[in-house]
Parts: sequence; C-alpha cells; structure tokens
Amino acid sequence: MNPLAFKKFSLRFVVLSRSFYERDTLQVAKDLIGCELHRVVDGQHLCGIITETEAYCGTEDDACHASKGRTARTEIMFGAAGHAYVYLIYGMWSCLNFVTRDVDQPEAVLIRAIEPIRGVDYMRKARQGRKALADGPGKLCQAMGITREQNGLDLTGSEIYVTRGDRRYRVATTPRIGIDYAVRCRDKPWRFIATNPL
DNA sequence: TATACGATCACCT
DNA sequence: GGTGATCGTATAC
Repeated sequence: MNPLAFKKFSLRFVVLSRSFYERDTLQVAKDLIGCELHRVVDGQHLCGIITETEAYCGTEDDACHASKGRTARTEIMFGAAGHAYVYLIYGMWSCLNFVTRDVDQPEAVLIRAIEPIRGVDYMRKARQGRKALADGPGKLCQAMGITREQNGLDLTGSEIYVTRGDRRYRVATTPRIGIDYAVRCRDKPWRFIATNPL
C-alpha cells in the first residue's frame, strides 16, 4: 500500500476524542456526517455511517431540552462534552445525543440516522425483522441496543464511540423535525443530512 | 397527586 | 395523508 493510501486507511479508524465534541455544536453536527458510530453490546460489534444529525444549541434554543432549565433529565447536557445523552420519547423510543461544548453550556447533537455496515444481523433481530433498520433516531437506538441505561456514557470509552470513517459526503441542511412548538428557533437550518459522496 | 404532551414509529387509507 | 401506541417529565394544582 502506498503512503497516501495507508494514511487514508488509518485515518478511518481514528476515534474522535473529547476535543472533537468540545467545539461549536453546529460544526460538530456537520462534521459527524460520514463518521462511523460504533456500539459494542452482547459481545457484538455494531457499526454504521452517520447520515443525519441535528444540533440543539443550549439555553437560547427553545427546541433544546436544556432551555427549560437544569433538571434530572437534562443534567448530563450541563456536564463535559463527549458523553451520551439518551432520553425516552413518546413513552417508547430512545434517542441518542452527544453532549458538546464546555461544562455549563448544555448543547448536544441528536443522531437521527445511520447506514448500517457491521452487525446487520444483530440489528435486524433487534428490529424484529423490519426492513427499516436505523433510518430514524428511535429506530437506530433499538437496532443498536441503546436505552437510558447508556445515558451519561463516556464516548471516549469502549461501549459507544465514533471513528472518523473513510467516506466524506456533501451535507445538506434543513430545519429540524418535530419541534414546531419552538417558535423562536424552529426555522433554523440545524438539521444535517448526507447527500452525494464527495 | 393529576394532567398534558413529546427531538417517534408503524400501520392504515 | 392520518392516527394510535405508551410513559417519563415538566408543570400545574
């Protein structure tokens, strides 16, 4: 393998460090597109390419849970970057977020969709044979065995972590989904979607 | 203690 | 396009 090819090959496996998550939340949400989400559970190694994210930008963002103040649920968002914020929605679905920014800056990125590339059989089983495996925030958590038990998990650990990946995508933006109640920020283009490969 | 509703999904027409 | 499932949270009382 020539040196350039080797560099590209090894970059793929670089685990994103805490400093990656400490940056501007919109930048983190955008940069996560094309990265690989890893989940180790039941002795299995699951992985998928992140294809859709949303940024939630703290106390000034009325769609962000933390804008309602510091509570037991949102506590993790007020802590250090690079931790998982997992909450239950509609009584039955978990949603996975990555905490960003500094302590007392309660911002996070919601992981909305992945393209499964490893452990697909496990995901199919977890999704009870349904065809759609991980093209939504609730679905990807079910496919990867992520529940509130993983709330607060350190993303620099070995249960849930992200690597750079080897594919880069053009990124489109749209307003965020399901937050019409947030009159101030509902039109902000803070949803990021992978489109054509670069 | 009681109530309303949500960063969703599946299944229906 | 519409709707029911289902329960933790926040908020009101």
